[in-house]
Amino acid sequence: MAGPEEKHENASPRSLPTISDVARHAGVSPMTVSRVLSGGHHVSAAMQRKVENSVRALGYRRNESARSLRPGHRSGLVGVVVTNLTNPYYAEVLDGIGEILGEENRRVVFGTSHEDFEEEARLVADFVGRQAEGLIVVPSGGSAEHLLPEQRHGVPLVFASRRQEGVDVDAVLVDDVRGAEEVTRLLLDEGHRRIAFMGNALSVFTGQRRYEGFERAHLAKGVPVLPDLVRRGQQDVHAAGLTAHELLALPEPPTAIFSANNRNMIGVIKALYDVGRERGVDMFARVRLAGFDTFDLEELVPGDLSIVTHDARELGRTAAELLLSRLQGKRVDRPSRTIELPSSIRTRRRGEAPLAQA
Amino acid sequence: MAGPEEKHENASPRSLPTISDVARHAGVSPMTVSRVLSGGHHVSAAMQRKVENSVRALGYRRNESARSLRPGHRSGLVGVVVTNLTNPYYAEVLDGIGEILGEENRRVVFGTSHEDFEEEARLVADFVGRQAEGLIVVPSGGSAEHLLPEQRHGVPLVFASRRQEGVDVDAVLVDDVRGAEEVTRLLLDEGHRRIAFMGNALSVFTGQRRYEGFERAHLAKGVPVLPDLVRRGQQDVHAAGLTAHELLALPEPPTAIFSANNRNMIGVIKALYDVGRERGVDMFARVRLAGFDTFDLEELVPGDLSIVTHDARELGRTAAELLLSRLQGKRVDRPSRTIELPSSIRTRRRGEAPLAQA
DNA sequence: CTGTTAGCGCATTCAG
DNA sequence: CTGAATGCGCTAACAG
Repeated sequence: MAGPEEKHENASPRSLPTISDVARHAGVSPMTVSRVLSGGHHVSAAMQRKVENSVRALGYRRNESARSLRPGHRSGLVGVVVTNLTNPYYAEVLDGIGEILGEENRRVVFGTSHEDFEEEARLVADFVGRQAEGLIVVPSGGSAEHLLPEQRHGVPLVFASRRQEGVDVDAVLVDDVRGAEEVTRLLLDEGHRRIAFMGNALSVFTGQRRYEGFERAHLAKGVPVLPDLVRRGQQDVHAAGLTAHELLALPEPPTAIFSANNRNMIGVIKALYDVGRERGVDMFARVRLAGFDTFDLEELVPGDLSIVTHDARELGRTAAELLLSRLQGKRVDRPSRTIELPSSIRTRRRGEAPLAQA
Repeated sequence: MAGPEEKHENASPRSLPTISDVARHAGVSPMTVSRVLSGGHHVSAAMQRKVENSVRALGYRRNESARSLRPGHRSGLVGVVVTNLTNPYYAEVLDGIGEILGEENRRVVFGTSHEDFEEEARLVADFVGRQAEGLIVVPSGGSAEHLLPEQRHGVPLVFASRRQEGVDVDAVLVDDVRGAEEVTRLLLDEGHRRIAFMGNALSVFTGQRRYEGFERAHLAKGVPVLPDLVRRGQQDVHAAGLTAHELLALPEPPTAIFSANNRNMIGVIKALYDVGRERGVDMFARVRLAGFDTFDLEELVPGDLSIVTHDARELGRTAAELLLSRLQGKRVDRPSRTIELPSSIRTRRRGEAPLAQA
C-alpha cells in the first residue's frame, strides 16, 4: 500500500509547526510564545513583536487538540446530528445552530444519521471522543441507550425538533399535536371525510405526535380515520411521490392529503402535477392539501393549501441557546426543560394562484 | 460571573473517564486497555473481557484529542466551509461531501462564511488548529491569503463550486461559462433582446464566470448587454425579490431574466407571482425565465423556464474524493487538477404547466 | 518579565 | 502476553 520507503510518508509531508518551532525561530522559550498567544500579558513589547513575527513567518496555528488536553480547558466543539440535511428544514435548523454557536466562537462537528439509529449512535460516540462539550441531536427514534453514557458524564445534550424517551434532557420542539389537530380540523370543517395522512413512522417522535393531532381532530368530529389512507415512512421526495400516486390511484381516492413534513408535501405536489397531466385534469382542484413546514414557492401551488408553519432557524437558535446555558454552567443540575415553539397556520386559496385569473 | 466557590466549577461536573480509570477499574495497566481498544491483538481473552466490561461499565470513549497528539496519528477530521447553508444547493453539496467522508469514517467540522471573507479566514484557521487533515472550501472571493500558510504546511485543500485565484489547488467546478452561454443563446434565439442578468458579484468566481457566458452569447449574436438590466450581489431570496421588482418596474422591463443561481431564481419567481397578482396579469407569460441550479417544484412555474442543471451532490462527492486521494497520499506532490462537472439544460414550456390545460 | 518543570490522555518502544 | 518509561503540544504553577 505505502511507498517503497521504510518509514511510510505521511499524507502531509511537512507537519504543522509547533510552539517550539516558533520559540526557536524567535529565540525565546516556548512559554513566552504561549503567553503572547494568549493575550500577551506580562510580556515585554519587544518579545511580543519578535514572537508575532515568527508566528506569521511560520504560519503557526495553535494546536487545539493539545490545548484541550490540558485540564480545565474547553474544546469549544459542539456535536450536531441531524437526520437529513437534504431537507431544507434541517438545513435551516443547522444554520440557526451555527449562528448562535458561532457568536461564542464555538464550532460544529456535524453528521447526518439518515434516520439510522446505529449511525446516530456512532456519530454521538465519535463526537464525544473528539471532546465535543455538548451535543444537539435530532433523534432518529429507536432508543436512548447510546446517550446514557454521555448523560452520566455530564455532557449536555439538547434534542431538536424531536425528543427521545428514556433520557431526561432539554428539548426544543414544535407543538406538533396542536398544529396537526388544528389543520386537520380545518379540512374536516370544510367537509372532507377522506383525508390521507403521509408522515414519518410511528417510531419517530414527530411521526407519532403529528398523527396524534390528526387523529384527535377526527375523534373530536366523530369522523373515522381511514387506515387505507394512512401512509408512513416515506423518507424522501421520491418515495413520497410514489405513495401519493398510490393514494390517487385508489378506487376511492382521498379528497384531501395531510403531509406531515416538508419532503412528503413536495412529493405530493409533484404527484398531483404528474397525475393531472396524465389524466388531463386539474388534480389540485380535486385534492385539498395541508401539511407541516414551509417550502419555497408555496404560492405557486395552484390549489388550496394550508401549512403549519414554524421558524426552523429559530428552533435551531433556541436549541443552541439551551445548550450554551448548560455549557456556561448556568443551569447545571437544574431540571431539564422542554420548549415548545409556537406554530401558526397559513392558508392559501386556489383563487390566489397566478394563472387562475389569467 | 462564576459561583461563589473558589475553584470555578466546570460546566461538566464529572469529567470523562480516561484510559487509566478503565485500567484501574479492570485491575490492569493502561497499556493493556490501549491494546484492547486498538484491536486486542496480543492480549489474552480473559483480559479482553475484563477490559471490555470496564469500558462498558464506565462508558469510556477514547480521547481523540490525546490520540491525535501522538506522532503519525490522523485526526480523521475534515474542515468544510460553505457560503450559505440555506441555499439547498450547498446543503446538497455538503451532504455529498459527508457521504464520501463518512464511508472512510472521517468527520466534518463545518462552518458557514456567509460570503464574508474574514469569516472564511477565521474558519479555515480554526479548522487547521483543530487538526483538520484537509479542507473543502467554497471560497467567498477576495483573496487566497488565508490559505497560503495551510498550503505551505501541506494541508490538502479542495475548492468546491468556485475557485480562488492566487493558490494552486484541486477544484471541482461546473462548466459555468458554457452553461450560461448556451442558456442565454436559447433566449436570444427565441428573439429576446432585453435579457436581465441577476447573479453574484463579479468578485465571486461564479458571478464572474456565469456573467461571462451570458456576455459571450450576446457578443456572438451581436446583441448588446443592457447595463441597466444587470444586477449583482443579491444574497438571498428576499434581496433577489426586491431586485426583480425593480427590474419589472422599469419603463422598459426585460422580456427575459437569467438568474445565475438558485436563490436569485426563487426570488424572481416570487416577484413575478406578486407583480402578476398586483397588476392582474400573467407575468409568467411576459417574462421568460432561465437560470442555474434546480429547485423544488420547478414544474409548477407557469411559464417557460430553462435551467442549467448539474448534480450538486455529485459535486460534493467529487470534491471529497479529490481530497481523500490527497490525504491517502495517492497524489501528493502531483500537480493540482480542476474537474469541471458537466451540466445540461432542461427547458420546460408553458403549455406543460398544470393549469394551462385545466 | 522570562524560563523551567510537570502533566493532561494516549500509544510506541523497549523490558520483562 | 503484560507493564514501565517516554514524549506528542501545550500551559498552569512555580522559580528566578
